Amino acid sequence: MGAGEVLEGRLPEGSPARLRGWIHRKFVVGGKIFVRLRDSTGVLQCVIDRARVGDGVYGAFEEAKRESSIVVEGTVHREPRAPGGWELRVTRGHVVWPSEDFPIRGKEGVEFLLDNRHLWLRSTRMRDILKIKHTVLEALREYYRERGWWEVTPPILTGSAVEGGATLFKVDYFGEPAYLSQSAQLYLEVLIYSLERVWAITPSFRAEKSRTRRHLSEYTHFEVEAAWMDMEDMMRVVEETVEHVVSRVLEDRGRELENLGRDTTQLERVRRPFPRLTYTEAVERLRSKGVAMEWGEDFGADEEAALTRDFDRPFFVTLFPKQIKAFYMKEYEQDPRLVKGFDLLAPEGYGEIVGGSEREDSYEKLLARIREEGLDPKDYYWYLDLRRYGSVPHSGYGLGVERLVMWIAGLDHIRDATPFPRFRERLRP
RNA sequence: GCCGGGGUAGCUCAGCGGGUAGAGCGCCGGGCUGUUAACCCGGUGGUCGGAGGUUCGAGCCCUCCCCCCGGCGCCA
Repeated sequence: MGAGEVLEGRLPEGSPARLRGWIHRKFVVGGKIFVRLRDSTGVLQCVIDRARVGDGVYGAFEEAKRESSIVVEGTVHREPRAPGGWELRVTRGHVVWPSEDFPIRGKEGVEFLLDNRHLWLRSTRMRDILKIKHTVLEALREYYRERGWWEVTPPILTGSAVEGGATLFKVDYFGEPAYLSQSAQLYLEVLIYSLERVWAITPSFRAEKSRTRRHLSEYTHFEVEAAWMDMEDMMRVVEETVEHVVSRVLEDRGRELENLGRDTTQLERVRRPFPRLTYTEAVERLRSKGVAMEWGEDFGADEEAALTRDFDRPFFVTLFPKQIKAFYMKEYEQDPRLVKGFDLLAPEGYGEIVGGSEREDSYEKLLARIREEGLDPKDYYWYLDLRRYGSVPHSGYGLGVERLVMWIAGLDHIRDATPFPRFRERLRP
């Protein structure tokens, strides 16, 4: 039995109930103690009347501070004076473990709450976000499981840099330098030769000292790779995935979205097909709005924000100049200056949540690109081998789960999309 | 890394013509027969981020350092 079930009216008036939880708030007025009991399902008011429970129980609860763990038994009643319209009239109960003075009351600043993250995670807000993230992960898995894609487990410890080198976390691997993974992509590409359509959820790490509301040093990376798919095929997969996740969250987490003050009409618009424009069209569109930008530059924060204001649902930008994208993206057949990459940008200023591409499947072209980037082909021998032994057209994408959660939940900072955020020098708790 | 803002009571902040620190909340004690982030009365509480310096005197001025917040770059 949980507080949330009582608040939903699942028990008839007068039913007996036993609840376990923590004291969320407490008011002592006259001969009664109003204890707001919090558990994983919600917060329910419990009334402890000295005349009903006796001096012993009454005294124990009178002493108990916020966040003490408690067990109470009684009967549930409709009560207009209680928050949520229901309360428990306690007949028995006890304090399991008392709490010291709880340091968080709700007006604390960002730094204090981060230092006390282990306690702040008990808040209604964090609980709502954690539940939304759960549903996002569940919906992602559900989409691919139902369609027969294989879940795989790529490594986190890697022996060489995948993309750049500057943003890798270096670790000591039995005396040899190793790095924490930034992306499982290259390993997923290996695995499609075995399973054809694969996906993985792994932590990814970026050592960049980012100072923005959209970056974490450690984040949850949802990555997908499939043989025989071109860029268009993969964009359709992305569309369906995002639509599925958003509708699942609307279905299952309506109350949490409401608690967080999320405008769900924005989410209800997330329906296929998503608008798409090429990089070149995006540059022209920005220029027509007076944004100074050269073809061949990557979008900065201002450019991206200006673009997202034009759309009321997620949209794709495709076919980027080769020089601003990673070496593994496939050259566009109709224009060798371009690669077949795509980004999915969320509206309302949230920006990029997915990055994907068709991968270069020609051995010669891939080798040339690796050299152009100044990378050592020896580090990529196994990746290059894939193009020597029955190379196959294939595509994939990566999705930042925290960014998706941030957008869906309407958060103003990515740090709240994960229970233990890692960024800058913050490593504790 | 760069630009901007900030570190004063447990928390959120005020204090600046340089004269030796204040409020609200919390906490402690008391009161209140239904509270809603309760209310009323009394009390408690500070190496003013750190180290130097200027000065008769520094939270306030100067120098260096540390930490935090917002933004940029980079990206998912």
